[in-house]
Amino acid sequence: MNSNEQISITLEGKDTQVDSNSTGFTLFSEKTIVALRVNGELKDLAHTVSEADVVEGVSIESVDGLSILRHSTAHVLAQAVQNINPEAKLGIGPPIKDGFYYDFDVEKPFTPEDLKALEKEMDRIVRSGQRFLRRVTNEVAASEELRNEPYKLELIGLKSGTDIGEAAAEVGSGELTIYDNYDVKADEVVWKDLCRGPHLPNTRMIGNGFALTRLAAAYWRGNENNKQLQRIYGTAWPSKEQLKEHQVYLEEAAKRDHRRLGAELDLFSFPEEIGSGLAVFHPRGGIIRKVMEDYSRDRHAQSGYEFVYSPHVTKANLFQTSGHLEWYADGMFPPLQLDEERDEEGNIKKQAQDYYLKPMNCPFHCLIYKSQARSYRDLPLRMFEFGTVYRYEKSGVLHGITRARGFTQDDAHLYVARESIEVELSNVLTFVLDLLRDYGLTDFYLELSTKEEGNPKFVGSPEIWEEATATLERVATDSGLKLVPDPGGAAFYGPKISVQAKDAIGRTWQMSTIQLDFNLPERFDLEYTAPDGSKQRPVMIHRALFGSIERFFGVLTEHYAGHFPPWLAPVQVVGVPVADEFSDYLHGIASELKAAGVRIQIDDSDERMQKKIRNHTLAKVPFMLIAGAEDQAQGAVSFRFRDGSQTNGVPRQEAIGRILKDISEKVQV
RNA sequence: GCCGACCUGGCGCAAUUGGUAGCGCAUCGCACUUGUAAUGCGAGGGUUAGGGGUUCGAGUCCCCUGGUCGGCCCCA
Repeated sequence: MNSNEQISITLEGKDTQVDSNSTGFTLFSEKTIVALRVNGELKDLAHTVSEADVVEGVSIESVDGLSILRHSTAHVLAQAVQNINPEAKLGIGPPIKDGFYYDFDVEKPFTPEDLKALEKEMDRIVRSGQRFLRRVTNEVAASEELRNEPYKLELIGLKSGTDIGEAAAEVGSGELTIYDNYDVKADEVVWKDLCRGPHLPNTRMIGNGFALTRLAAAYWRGNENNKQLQRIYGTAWPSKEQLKEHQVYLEEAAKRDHRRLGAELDLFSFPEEIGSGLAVFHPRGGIIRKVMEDYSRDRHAQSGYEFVYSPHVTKANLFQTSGHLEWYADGMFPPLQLDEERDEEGNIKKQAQDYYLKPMNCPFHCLIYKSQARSYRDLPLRMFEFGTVYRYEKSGVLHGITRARGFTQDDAHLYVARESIEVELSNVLTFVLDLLRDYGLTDFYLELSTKEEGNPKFVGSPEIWEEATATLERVATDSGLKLVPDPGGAAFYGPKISVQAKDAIGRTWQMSTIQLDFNLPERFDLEYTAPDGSKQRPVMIHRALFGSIERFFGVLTEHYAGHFPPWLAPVQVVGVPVADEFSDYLHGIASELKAAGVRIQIDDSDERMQKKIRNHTLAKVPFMLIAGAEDQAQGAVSFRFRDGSQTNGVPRQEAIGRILKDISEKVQV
């Protein structure tokens, strides 16, 4: 092609004349531009643009740029692994949030020491300045070239198929390509990988902002029937400073870990004697939980909910009726067999009965509904229960109090007439969001979980699903919050909206769920008499606000980093006398606060006051009241707050007023 | 459930190549009585998660069970 020939392209939004052989290298001189977006598609910097292309530079700091950086770092990791162990077979190695991973099939799993050696080797590769060169190939040639890489061969074979999931990073759609790592000094290709790209132009651009973080096993192509490969996780950033920042963030997250804070603040524990995933709440955790529950109860009462209670075990037939035994027996504790009787010969006289620990409360609520004939005048019927359920979670998934085997749902089931679903749903959503805000979460988005076509797990007719999904979607959209689709995420009996909340350090947690259910009313044959005398079937809305109290407790612990706002704090105020003689004075103030319901303690121990202040600071007590001669003389008291700041000489009544106000207004201090 | 790592007094940690368990905090006692993050001295507390094995000898090596952690799969 003639290099002088000019073509016109749209470069960074501007019509521009460029040489017909222009590439990203010639169009961009900034070193931060690591790839191109050509007509919306990501391309290597080496890509040659064509007439009428819309071309933008992709900065390494952008979302796409970071993914490219991480993807290239994953390649360097794989090269390092194969340099050290040529027998290692390659799985896949995509970028993920904050980093990347690469899966390998190796004889012996990696050890933490291996990681150090691998980082060193990666560093060498990065410094050697290899180029990433894209090469188009075809299935036959690639299969021959990669004959020693069984997993890559499988991916080549799958390319024509549809569902390749994360492997899309390897083969993707369109042409089949291999990336060669070309060592300039040695003038040879030192490594290669089947990959869709794009990549950084040169390994040197990876710099020193990467680190290998953890080791794990992962099923090949995410299927537990497949072989487990050894996965290495890493993180990569444009600079060492950004890597450091990320590491600091991880430390901050570790400090907030509810499992750690739960032990440090004496909130709850998981005694081995009880069994995995089963917690006990200590007094300090207990009072937080009680306050959370009490407030929730009050709000439910104000909003027209009625309180019900149900047992923790039930005969099997209830869960046969509900469908749980048919669909979710795996997630339930195995049954207790009771009441069997045998004669002298050991023959069964009376068949044993299976009793199950309940995994959900809804079937019980349906029985309450059925306990009498219902009229349209009864609807909507809103039943609320703090219902403790037990689910046999696989041992490997348990995670403190956020993923346990026994937990208490703040569960409500609303039985509504079909025509009032939409109104009721939007009321529920408003109620849920308001309440979450009161607990201190304010940043939300919604997720709409729908059924996956063709999956037999989802019961009920397609028309009903369609109607339910459409209704939920309307309500979600009307809320004005961002709505994210979650295909395949629905419960087996119906679609749901879930409220995702962002915490103080930007992590999102799934909180409340609101599910529509046309199925259970059918299974339990629920009905009500309509104004015209006809029998109608109600629709159920399942709604958990905290999800589970334990989980919500854990989330709040992490959100507040243990610094619970005064209304939730286990001990709201601690009085520290400067010397013993001022203790009585503080006790006087304390009894007034106690009378007003405040959780206050006076530290009369014989520690020095500095030590007391340290202790209560570490215990994250929101208010410390300090009193000595000066305060006593003026009828005042001195505040010390968790951040170390202080307000001295506050008149007694003013101090009391301040504390009561902060508690009742649920503010953070 | 699967893969890997780990389990030492209430908590956090130590114990050269297997040689007979130490420290800090906390607890208890005594002294000190102090104005905003650790007063001093002393005492008690562990059959090293449980069980089995190898060995003259096991916290250290091997096996089983339980639990924890990081992932995978899952999450009604």
